[in-house]
Parts: sequence; C-alpha cells; structure tokens
Amino acid sequence: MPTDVERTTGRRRVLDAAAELFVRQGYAGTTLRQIAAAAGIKAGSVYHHFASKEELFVAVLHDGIAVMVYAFDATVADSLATDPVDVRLTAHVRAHLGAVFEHGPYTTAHVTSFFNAPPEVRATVVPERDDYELKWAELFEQMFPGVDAHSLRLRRLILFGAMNATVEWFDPHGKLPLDELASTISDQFLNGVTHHYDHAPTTHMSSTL
Amino acid sequence: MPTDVERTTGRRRVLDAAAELFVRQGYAGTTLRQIAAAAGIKAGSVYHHFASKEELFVAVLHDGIAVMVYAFDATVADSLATDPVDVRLTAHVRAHLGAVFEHGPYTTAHVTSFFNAPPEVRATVVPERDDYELKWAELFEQMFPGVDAHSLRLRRLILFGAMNATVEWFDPHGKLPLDELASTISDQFLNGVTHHYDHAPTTHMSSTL
DNA sequence: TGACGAACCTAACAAGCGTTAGGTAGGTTG
DNA sequence: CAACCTACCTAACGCTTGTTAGGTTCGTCA
Repeated sequence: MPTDVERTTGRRRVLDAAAELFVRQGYAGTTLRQIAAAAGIKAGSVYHHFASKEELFVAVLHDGIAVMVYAFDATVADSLATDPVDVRLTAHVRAHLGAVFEHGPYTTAHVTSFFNAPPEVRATVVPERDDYELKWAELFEQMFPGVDAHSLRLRRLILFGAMNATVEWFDPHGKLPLDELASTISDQFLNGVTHHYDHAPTTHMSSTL
Repeated sequence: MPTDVERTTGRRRVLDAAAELFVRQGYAGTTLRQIAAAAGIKAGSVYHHFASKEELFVAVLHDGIAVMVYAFDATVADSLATDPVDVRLTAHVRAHLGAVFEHGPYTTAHVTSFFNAPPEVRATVVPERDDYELKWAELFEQMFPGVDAHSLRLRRLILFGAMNATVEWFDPHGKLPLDELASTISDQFLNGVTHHYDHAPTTHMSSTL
C-alpha cells in the first residue's frame, strides 16, 4: 500500500516529501538529504527540480496558500450572500480546516513553519498571504456590517488563531469529525460558550466553590 | 541604554539571548555562535553554563512554562470563586498574555518553537506543559459546570489557540493595550461576536449583497 | 600570599550541511 | 540512427555546525 508520496513521481514527489517534513521539523530543521530520502532519490537530484532549498520551501508555502485560496473561493461560489451568517461562517471555517487537514501537508506546512522561516523566505510569501487575509476581511465586513473596522480585525485574528492552532492538537483520523470541529469553532466564534448552556450572558453563572 | 540582555550576566544572560533568538528562528534555525554573540561571549563559553544546545533550549522552555504557571497561580490567589465568570476569565486570559508579552521572551519562545523542536526535547517538557493545561481544565470545570467534558476541552483548546496565536501579530508596544486584548478575547470567548452588536444570536443578520 | 573556582578564551575536531560538476540510463523525436 | 531531453546518480567542494580540550584572567577566601 503506497503512501501519497510513493504514488507520485518526480517534482511532485519531492514537494510532497518536503512539505511533510517541513510540517514537523520546520525549515531549518529539515535537511535536503532527509527530503531526498523520503522522496526516494539522492540529495543532489533535488536540484534537478529546484534551484535551492529555499526555492523548494517557497514552492511548498505557495502551494499551501493556493489550496486555502481555492477552498475559500469555492465556498463563496457555493453559498449565497442571503444565507444566515452562521451557515456562511461555518462553511468558510470548514473550507479553511479542509485545506489544512484534507489536502496534503502543504497548508499545514505553511501554518507551522512560516513564522520561524528566514526573513527572505517570509517576504516572498507575504503578498499571497495578504491576499488570502483580505478575502476574509471582506467576508467579515459583509457579514458584520455594523462593527467597526478595528474591532472586526481583532475578532478575525482571534478566529484565525483558533483555526490554525488546531494543527497542533486535532487528529483528522480521530473520533471528532472535521465537520463537527468546524461547526464548533464557528458557533464558538458567533455565540460564545455562555450561550450554549445558559441564556444569561456574561454574568455570574457559577456560585459554586 | 542597555537592553535586558546587556544588563544581566553569566548564565542568565545566555538564557535571555537564547530565548530571544529561539522565538524568531526556532531551535534548529538558531546557532550557538549566534546565541554566544548576542550574549557577548564566544561559542565555546556557552558550555560552561550548559552541557549542550539541547539542555539550553530545554532550560528556556522550562522557564517559559514556569512564568505561565506563576501567572496562573497568582491570578487564582487574587480572585474569588464567587466572582462573575467574565471577570475571572478575563483575569486569567490577561495573566496568560502577560506571561507571553511582559516577562521576557521565554514564554514566547515556548509558544513559537515547541512544536518544531526535536522529539526528545518535546518529550522532556510535555509533563510540565500538561500540568499547566490541567490547571486550565480544572478552572473551566469550575466555571462552566454544566458543559460536558469533551465539549469543554474543545472550547478550551480553541481559547488556547486564539491566545497563543497572538504572538504572531500582537505588538505589545503598539496602540492596543494588553488589557484590552485580554478583555476582547475573553468577551469573544464567552459571548461571541454576535452578542456584541446585535441581540438576535446566530441567524440572518445581513441580507445585503 | 597562595590556592581555588567561576567565567571566559583560543583553536581545533569530526560530522553534517547546501550545493555543484560531470556522468549515465532510457524514452522521445527529427 | 542520431540528437536530445528528462530524471536521476556519484563524488566531491567549501563551509558551518555542535562540541571539546587546554589555557587565561580575576575575584574570593583561608
């Protein structure tokens, strides 16, 4: 039973192997010899497909964002602006998590190893990253028209943090379905914990010691 | 005007320098020569204080957790179990963020470079990490007594994700005060966005295209 | 005064790193 | 058939890495 890496060939196989290793070990922590071995070739042969380790890494990050952008756009195309906010948000959260957990290690690699990457590498990917963030910003403006821009940005970053941090604990092959995770995060974002078990928001719900 | 690193001496100075570099570059991306240079000594001299790079890194992570635990316990001591939930949660969120942004780079280093660290290093710190998580788990059980354990764990992980991800975008020297960030995250967690600008939760708030 | 330890230095080590040059096997195309 | 391309290999390069051994400086303390 071949793994995803073993099924593919050539350039794509190197990318797959690299992404998987970058996820766990980061950019600096992953060697070209490790990548080559995981792809079933020798280290020098990597240079037939990529000019440098840095270029390979950038290609992985690039693909990671592309998956996210595609998932976002597909969701926009699938949903109506007249849909209830909770339905729309859940769909987009689901799409983002789907990009992270269901489309290979590319998006995951982006989430876990972008921050620690060398500045030159980060600079290359920042514009694409901003594009994706802008999509969400516009979605939020549409969904929450009354809220001021600063506060809305803050809330959006909080949601992003919650979504991306799932890579550190969520197991896509575990008991909890991705759909459920998505709707929980969406519900949590819109209504909070309080709403869920007690209808008096915010004040004095537990007086037990 | 000496920086924090320049003020201290010896072992502590090495730790400070190391933590600061680990934050930005991760474990593998940071060299002993960089650390030594930032601490104002030579690479070989680091071994007078630490037996290996790994031990130095573990020491940084250890201190990072210690700061978090201390902040948590201090908050418990300062607040009453009869306080409203929002007050208690805000205080704990504030304490966690304070640990990250106001007590040197130790906790930040822990947040940004734990995941990518070599497995042996992670294994060393996991028990201490679990202790801290357990404190939060118990706090949550106290604050939200009606909610089932699985759901509560999920919500807690979502909050953790939101809090820890702030290291990637929040500027402690910027316009937004840490207090405000803390109360926003706390409010977001308890009540959600919806509650904030519209009292009809969850359904159909925007019908604009 | 002299012994001692803490804090640091210099100089080097083996191993591993990213990278390169030049070569080979096999398929495709004129 | 010859030319060429793609996909790899071998073998090495210069450099950096974590680490070590052996020395120096300097304050403390008996």
